[in-house]
Amino acid sequence: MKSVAKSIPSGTVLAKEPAYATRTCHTNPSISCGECRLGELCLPIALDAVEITRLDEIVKRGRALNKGEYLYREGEEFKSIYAIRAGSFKTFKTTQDGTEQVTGLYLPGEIMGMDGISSNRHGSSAIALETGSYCEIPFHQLEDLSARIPSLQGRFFRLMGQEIVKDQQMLTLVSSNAAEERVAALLLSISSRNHRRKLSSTQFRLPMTRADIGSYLGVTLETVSRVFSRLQKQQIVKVDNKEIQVLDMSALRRIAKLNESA
Amino acid sequence: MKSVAKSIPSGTVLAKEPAYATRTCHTNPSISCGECRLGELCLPIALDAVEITRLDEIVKRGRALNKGEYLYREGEEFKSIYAIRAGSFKTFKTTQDGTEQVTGLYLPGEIMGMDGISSNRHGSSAIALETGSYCEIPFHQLEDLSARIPSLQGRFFRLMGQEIVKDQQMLTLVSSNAAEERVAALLLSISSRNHRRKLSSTQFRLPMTRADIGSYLGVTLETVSRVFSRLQKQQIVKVDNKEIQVLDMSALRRIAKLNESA
DNA sequence: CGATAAGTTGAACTGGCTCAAGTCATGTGG
DNA sequence: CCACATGACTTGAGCCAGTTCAACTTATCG
Repeated sequence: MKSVAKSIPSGTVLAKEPAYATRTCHTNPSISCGECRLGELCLPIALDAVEITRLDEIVKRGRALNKGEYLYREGEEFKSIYAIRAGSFKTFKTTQDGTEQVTGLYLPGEIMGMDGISSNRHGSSAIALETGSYCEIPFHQLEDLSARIPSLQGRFFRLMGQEIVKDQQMLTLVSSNAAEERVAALLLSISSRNHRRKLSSTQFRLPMTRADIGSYLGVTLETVSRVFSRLQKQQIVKVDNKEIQVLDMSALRRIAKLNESA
Repeated sequence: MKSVAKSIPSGTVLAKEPAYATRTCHTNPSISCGECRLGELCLPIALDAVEITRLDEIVKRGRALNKGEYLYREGEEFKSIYAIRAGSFKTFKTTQDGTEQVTGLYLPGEIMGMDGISSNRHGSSAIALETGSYCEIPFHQLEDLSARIPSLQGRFFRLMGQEIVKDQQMLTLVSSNAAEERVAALLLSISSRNHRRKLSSTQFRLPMTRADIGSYLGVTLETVSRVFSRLQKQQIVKVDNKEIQVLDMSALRRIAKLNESA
C-alpha cells in the first residue's frame, strides 16, 4: 500500500492521496471474492453467494507485484485470465522493429488476458505500472465452472463483450484524428472508471508515462505533453506531472466529442 | 448468385469470377449447419454431429439481403448474432457529427454482432456491401445451448476471443502511422481470409469503396487511392478499380510490416 | 547527491489532409 | 439500348497538425 503512495510526489497541491490509498482495494491476499469490495465490478456480478464460493475455490490470489514486473508475456502459453485487485497494469505488444505498442490500461476490478483465449497464447504482455496485486483465474477451470453455473457463463460472455466494445471504441477514437480528442477521451475514461470504483472522478494520478499514453493513443509523447499544456492553459485541467485535476468536465467532454464511452 | 457476379465489370482482365461465384457459400436457405461448407470456419467447429443438429434447431436462416440493406442498426435491442453465409458486410458507427466510421468488414463464415452482448444494444450498424445472406442465431438460445454443450461454450469463448484479438490488431495497425502499411495490411487480411475459404489469395474484389476503406483505416479516401496507385507503380499489386491482384506477396508483407496477423 | 528517466518546449520538416477539377463506372428512365 | 445523372475514383496543389530532432528542466531513486 505504502509503495503506491510513495510514487506520489510529496509536496503535491492535489492531495488525493488518502482516498487513493484506502480505496485501491485489498492487497490482503486472504480476502475472498465474496468479501472483495471489487466484487460489484469484477467477475462475480450476477452470482449468488453459493456460486461465488464455487468461483472462490478456483481463484488463485497472486502475490503483490512491483512496478515493472510482468504478469505474463506475449507468446507465452495462455493458462489464466487475471483480475486486477490493486494498482494498474498496461498491456503491450512488441512490434518487429522492437518498439512497444501499448494496447490497454487496466485498473482494479478489470480483467486482463482475454486476448489469449482464442489461440492459447498470450497476445500481449502485461506489466505492473505501480505496485499492484491480482487474482489469477485458471481459464479451463473457469470454463468447467461456467458450464455448470449459467449465470457465470453469462457473466463471462458479457465481460468478453465489454472488452470487444472497449477495443472498438479505442479503434474509432484512434482513427478519428485530433490529438486533443484522444487525450481528452483517455482522461474521461479514467475519470469514469474511477467513478465506478467510488474514487474521485475529477482528481487522479495518471498511471502511465507520456510515452505510454502516446503509444496507446497513436501520437508521440511530445504531442501528449503539448496537449496537456494546452488543456491546462485553457483552464480545462490542471496538470502537475502525473497528477490530473479536471477543472471543466463539460469542456473536456466537448473536446472528446463525448464518445458516450468515456 | 448472379447478382453478385453482376457487380463484376464485364471486360475485366482478371476473370476470377467463376471461383467467386461458386465458392461464396450457399444462398440456398435450406442448407443446414451440418451441410454448410462454411462449417469449418463458423460456429460449428469442434462440435460433433449430434451437437450440430442441436445448434441447427436454433439457427434461423435469413433471407437474401441486397446491397445497402441493414442487418441491424446501432442502438437497436440486441437479440441475435449473425453468421455470414454469402456476400460481405460492413459494420459502422455514426459519430455525433453525423459521419460514418467503419469498424469492421465481415466475410462468409464470420460472426457479426458480438459488440451487442454486453449492453443488450447493438454497438454498431451492419449493412450488406453486396447481395448476401446470413444465419441468425438468437443469443439467449445460444447461451442456453452453450450451458448444455461444453464444446459449444468453448467454441464461442474462442470466437469472442478472436474478435478481441482482431480488434486489437486493428488498433495497433491504426496507431502505427504509415498509410501504406495500413492498406497493405488490409489487403493481406482479405487475402488470408480468402485463403481460409479456399478462394484465391492473390486475386479478389474489394468489397468496400475507397471511402469505406479510408474510414476503416483512419485515412482519407484520397490517401487510399494514392496508396493503391503507388503500390501499382511499384508492381506490388495490380489495381483495376475494386479488382485486386497481388503481384508480389512478400513485398506486400514487408510493407505491412508482417504484423503476423494478416 | 548524482545519475538516469520523464517531461517540456522550440523550430523545422513532412505525410496526409483539404479543396478542387477532372475521369470513369454504374444504373435508371426515356 | 442509349443518354444522362449520380456516385466512385484519380490526381494535383497548397496547407497544417503532428512528427522529428534537439536542448533543456524536473522528477525519481539507488
